[in-house]
Amino acid sequence: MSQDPEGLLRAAGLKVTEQRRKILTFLLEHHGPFTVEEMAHRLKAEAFDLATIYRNMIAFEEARLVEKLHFGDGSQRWEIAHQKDDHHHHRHHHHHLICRACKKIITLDICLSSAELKKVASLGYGDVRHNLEFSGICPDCLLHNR
Amino acid sequence: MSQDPEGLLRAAGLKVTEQRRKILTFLLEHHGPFTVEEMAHRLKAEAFDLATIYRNMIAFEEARLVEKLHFGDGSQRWEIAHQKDDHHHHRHHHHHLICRACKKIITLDICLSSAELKKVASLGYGDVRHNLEFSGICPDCLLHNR
DNA sequence: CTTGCTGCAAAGGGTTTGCATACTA
DNA sequence: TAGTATGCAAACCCTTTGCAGCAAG
Repeated sequence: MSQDPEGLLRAAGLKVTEQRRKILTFLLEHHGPFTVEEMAHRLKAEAFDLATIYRNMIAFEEARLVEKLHFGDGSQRWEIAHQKDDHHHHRHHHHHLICRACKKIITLDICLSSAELKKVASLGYGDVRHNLEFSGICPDCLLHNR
Repeated sequence: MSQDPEGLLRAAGLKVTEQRRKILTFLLEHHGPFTVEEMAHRLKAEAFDLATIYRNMIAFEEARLVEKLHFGDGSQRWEIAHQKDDHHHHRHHHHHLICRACKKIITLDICLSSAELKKVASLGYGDVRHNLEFSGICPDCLLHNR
């Protein structure tokens, strides 16, 4: 699948606007996940409206271009969606560990066993998803007692 | 450990008020997790202020009497904290499956393997916690196409 | 040209805070 | 009585929505 923002947008049936191209390019190049404010901040030269980013996150989610994650602090964050055939650049299924003090996020190659997932599947629910995120105090913050 | 609300409050060094006793009693008797609004609704004969419940959830969290959970819909919910020596009444470590259509929540006896948890522990983070919640469309809602 | 995207400003919902009063220890 | 907890109302996010103007196809 293409890494080309315009191609991805067109394939999703979305109009290509400068805002969408820049936002998607940012998400393709930087591993998040990011809050809307963080995206706006990192793209601040562009001064996109927060509402525009929120609306585009909804559009991108529907197009399966991004995934929304919920962390223990209640914040919503988005990152580029993982792909079955991509085992590089964090674009495979993974979870995160966020530092509750400094908010630094690292990626973990950890997930539930397929046995556990089958247990859930056996309940007859449709479109089962899971949200798994870890939080703790990172070694740096432990050291500096933050 | 006691199931007695007053004893639990005293052991936590919290003043015993009617509000705290009623809220804690409710959480001990009903498996949640519940939002603050749900608690207020189920205790509505008492007409406690939402701010009081929010403030007490913070106090109860610090006292490790309750645990806060985050579901995919952004809502905060609390339930009675699990205890190592209690394998009844949902008071052991567990996770949930929420129906995205009707919001019904069921308990799952599913968790990460200890091998996976050790991987996280090896990173040197302090006080590592995890938030794991499942969502899907329950059989009932699938059937009625909700 | 038509449809849909954007920015702005206002509204919304859930949560938190300030303050005076009421209650616990 | 001293120190907290409560209720009420206002303030506060973060997020969503309405609308007029603009841009993409």
